[in-house]
Amino acid sequence: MELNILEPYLWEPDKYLRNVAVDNVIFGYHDKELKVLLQKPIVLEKWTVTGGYILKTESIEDAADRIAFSRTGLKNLFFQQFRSFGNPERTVDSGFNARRINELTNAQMPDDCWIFDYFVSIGFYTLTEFSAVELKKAEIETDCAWWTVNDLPPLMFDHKLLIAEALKALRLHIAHYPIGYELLPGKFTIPEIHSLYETILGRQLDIRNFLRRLLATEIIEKLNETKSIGGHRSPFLYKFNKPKYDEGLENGVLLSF
Amino acid sequence: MELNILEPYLWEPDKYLRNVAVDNVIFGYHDKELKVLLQKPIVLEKWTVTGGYILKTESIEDAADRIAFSRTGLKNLFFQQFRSFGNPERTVDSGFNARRINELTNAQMPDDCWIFDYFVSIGFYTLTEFSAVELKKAEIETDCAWWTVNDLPPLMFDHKLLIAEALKALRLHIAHYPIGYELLPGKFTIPEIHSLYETILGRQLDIRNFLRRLLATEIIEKLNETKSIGGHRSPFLYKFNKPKYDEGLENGVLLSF
DNA sequence: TGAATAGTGTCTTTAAGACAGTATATC
DNA sequence: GATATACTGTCTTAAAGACACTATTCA
Repeated sequence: MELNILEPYLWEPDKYLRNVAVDNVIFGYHDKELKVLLQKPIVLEKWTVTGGYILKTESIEDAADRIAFSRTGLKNLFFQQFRSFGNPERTVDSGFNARRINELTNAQMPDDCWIFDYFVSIGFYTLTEFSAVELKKAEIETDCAWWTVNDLPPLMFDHKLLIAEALKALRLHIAHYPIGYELLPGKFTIPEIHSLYETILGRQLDIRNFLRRLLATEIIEKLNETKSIGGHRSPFLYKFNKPKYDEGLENGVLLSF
Repeated sequence: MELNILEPYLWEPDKYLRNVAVDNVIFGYHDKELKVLLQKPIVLEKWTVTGGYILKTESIEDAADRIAFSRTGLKNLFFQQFRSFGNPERTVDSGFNARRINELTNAQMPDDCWIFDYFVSIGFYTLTEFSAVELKKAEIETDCAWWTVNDLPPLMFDHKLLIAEALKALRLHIAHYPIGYELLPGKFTIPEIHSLYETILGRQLDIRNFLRRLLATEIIEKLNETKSIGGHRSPFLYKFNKPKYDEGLENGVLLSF
């Protein structure tokens, strides 16, 4: 049942900060679809964003990274803080309360035990290439799956809002900074990066105007190779110019589509 | 000494969330200057942003509002979350540790007491009209003063970074949303709002281009009155069109100067 | 009437947006 | 050579940026 999301915290509470956690909205892109990684206690019908508590020895960024790694097995993903969430009502529908615990475990916890206080969630989002991920269902009772952002299951806590805000932040980010290094193979085609942008923004982008502006940023370089895709003309391959890309991440690049 | 910043938390720790706090960078505008409200334990030379802990019964936004009110006496100020800060090193130079406490109070606190764990700060910034504020020096041992953002005193923790990030967020905000309702009197002149924008952005704005775009947003309305300022031509007074202003806050208004 | 600040308009340049026909790889 | 997708260029429109003179108040 749903308590598993708190288990490490319950086993070794002294290793973690109290009343504060990291929730990491892991976005996966693959084959023109934008998905989000969710987990679910098998016996419940509500899902959650991947999240966890913060070790006293790590930063909130370390925690976000560790949480992403624990589910995807990937390190050095691009991630970004977007907003924090905290109000006494945010966990009320979670079923996590003294009455429930006492029913389920024959414990005798008082209602005002600190563990039932609400916690503040620091929201991050992470970008990853979908097909590179081998989902880790660490706990046997937890289901873990990709869901398309336009068709989400019922979500626990305020996680529907959390995902909506993460997506909003991602779409704002993409208008001011380059994106794609973590989401595309080392060599990619124009149609591929074009689809990536269309998918993340959720709307069509005129390819001529898109390309004009993308090339103006100089973050991609044309290679002298083409990719055979069968049946018709082969597109040229491109790669990111990493120094320009990183400079764009630092100082901003206007790609306001 | 510097312990006072934690005092309410120490007196009644059960009323507050642990390991998480709100820091509220209170910006004050007055007479073409942008200032930030800082407080300081009198016996120390380092200052801090106004901050405090979160009651278990309130949201993080409530906490930010309460903190601003406790120092300025003003309610319903414009405030905005901008980023959270959390890493084990952020409080190391604060002098807040078991050895220090034991020296100062003849207590016998162990080094690993939870109260010395680092805490996560949820950063907000607040905007207020400088001259409306009567500073409240709640605790006799705390100094409280306005400092111009370009000339800050030595700051505790990572508060220098916190202020820099708040200012960055404010400048980003001003490019996409209207600002000024909380910072200008009900009736104000074009030179006044022009100066406000110049001050916040820290650079000059051509008044003709500025006005063209400001008027295009329709968030201000010309009144049939002028303000006598002595010695020369009197500027017309304007007021905000609150519905348009609020709609701009909601949906964004392009004022990218 | 002079000093000081308010207030206004045009031209140039740049970027955004709309739009369609040609090129080429593969079958 | 038929098909499917890659690739390219121009025109129109809107916004940004640069720039300077006239108007008004009051001392």
